Amino acid sequence: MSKPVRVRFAPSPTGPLHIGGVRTALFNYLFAKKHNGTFILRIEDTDQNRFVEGAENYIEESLKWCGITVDEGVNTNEKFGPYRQSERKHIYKQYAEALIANGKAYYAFDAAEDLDAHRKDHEAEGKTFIYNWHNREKGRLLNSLVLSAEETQAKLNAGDDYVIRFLSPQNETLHLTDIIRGNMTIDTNILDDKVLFKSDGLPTYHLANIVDDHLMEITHVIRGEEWLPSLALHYQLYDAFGWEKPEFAHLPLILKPTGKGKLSKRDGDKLGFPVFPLAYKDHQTGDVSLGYREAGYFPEAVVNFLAFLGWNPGTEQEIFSMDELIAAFNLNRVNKAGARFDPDKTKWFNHHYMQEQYNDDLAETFKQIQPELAEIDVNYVEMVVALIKERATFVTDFWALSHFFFQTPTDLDEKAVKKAWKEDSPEIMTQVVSVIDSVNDFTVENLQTELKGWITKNEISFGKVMMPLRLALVGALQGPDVFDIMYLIGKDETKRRIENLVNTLG
RNA sequence: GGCCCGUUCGUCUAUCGGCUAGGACGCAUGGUUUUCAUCCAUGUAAGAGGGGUUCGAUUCCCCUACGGGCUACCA
Repeated sequence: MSKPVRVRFAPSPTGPLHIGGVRTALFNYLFAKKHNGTFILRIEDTDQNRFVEGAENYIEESLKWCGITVDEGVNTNEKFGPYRQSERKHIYKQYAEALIANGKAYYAFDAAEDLDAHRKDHEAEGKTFIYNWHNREKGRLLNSLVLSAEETQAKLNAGDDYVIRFLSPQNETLHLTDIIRGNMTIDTNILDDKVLFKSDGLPTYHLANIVDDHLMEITHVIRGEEWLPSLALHYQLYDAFGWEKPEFAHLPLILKPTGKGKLSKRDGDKLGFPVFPLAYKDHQTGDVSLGYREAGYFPEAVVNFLAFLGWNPGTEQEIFSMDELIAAFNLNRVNKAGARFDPDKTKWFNHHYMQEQYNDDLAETFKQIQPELAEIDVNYVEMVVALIKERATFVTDFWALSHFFFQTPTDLDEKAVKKAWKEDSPEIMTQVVSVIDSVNDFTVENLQTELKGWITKNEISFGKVMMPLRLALVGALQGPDVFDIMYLIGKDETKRRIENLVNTLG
């Protein structure tokens, strides 16, 4: 019997979570639920300089909106808490020191400026500066490897700034395994001695991550491909502590729709589609970025298309609910190559999920975003929604598709006039008014029977009646069935609109 | 520059050595809708290049090219 699955999503609260992050969270969640496991949210706020107020809350709200529920996290089943790394500060140092004690790490006192200078010097010579065995013996670096024990202790006693670096071994070949990528080998000679513990008293990602994953009993680390180069270090850290490693899966990156590179936070505003789940206001600059929720996307659609970015079920089914995704999900079916983000496909998903929404919910939303609807009865709005939603991708499309149900059209589409309004139109339309007037029980069915009967009886072509009629009702040659429109706006308004058009066009 | 990962229609992808290379988005055409949209049908278009291995390679191996990531006291 294998251990219960425990996975974590561990974002850094440095700003809004972008959809790449949401996808990482989603894959972790799907994997956890698939295996009846636990999904943990851990906040990795060890970089004090990049901390952004409100980001953590944004992350929680985003996951909630997507339907990704957190089993353990800040204020939620804090079994292994705290879940904010800044609050776990006291934990890390002892682990870093334990590594020094067993010779796997060392103190380094080099000033940041000195290291920069070394890097520049190397660059000038066409070489790459790596802080590892290459440089240890040269005497240019200041660390407990080149200093005597007394000198080191003296510096520590004097309160000098120091970091703790991992001592990466020479001439070893590491064998790494990733669920998605298979086996890889790494030569340790090219690895640098990464900082594990910073001079500000906080651990770096590498240390905090391994310590917390171990302490929180994480069984599977599912994260973005940008972490793949760190995997060698992380392997060595687990070994240095003598801990059992979790399994690793590195997800392919999400790339820009066009151009080069991975999808970035700026692409959305530049290309006109959201890259954030929720709208986000940057309190520094005041800039507001578009969010999927505010742009009118349904969470089901966002989840569905994110799931298909880098994963597929191996069948031809493309529409998946969260539960279906959980049932079908498998890390072995995650792709290796980065996936270009396709805004068109996301719209297609949204159009699909639009059809599955309840009309009363849509009517509510429509009323909320459309000031013109404030006084309109919600039941009427619901009837309109029922007629137009199949043509809409977003609720924000509704008004353009339905304004004539609520307001008498004021603009006339010129091309439509040319096509629909002929010399005999005024006379025909005048007669149509009386036909409509004669329908007492004003239903769609009666209207159809009466009007079509009248057209047939008088041997008029349907186009000569229906086209100008539509023009009168809508102001253009578009929209739902004319009989539905007439029924909804009512007899009086229908007559008025036809008479108006006859007066206007003569 | 160094290291690592990748490479099938324009895009997302299927294919676990036998391929007339399948699906979806997009696009185009036709049908339905006496409108427009939806919807339906059809079409469009692909395994980077070069070497191997093999009876047979999109599939396995190598090289090249290209793409991506990392290369901070950031995550």
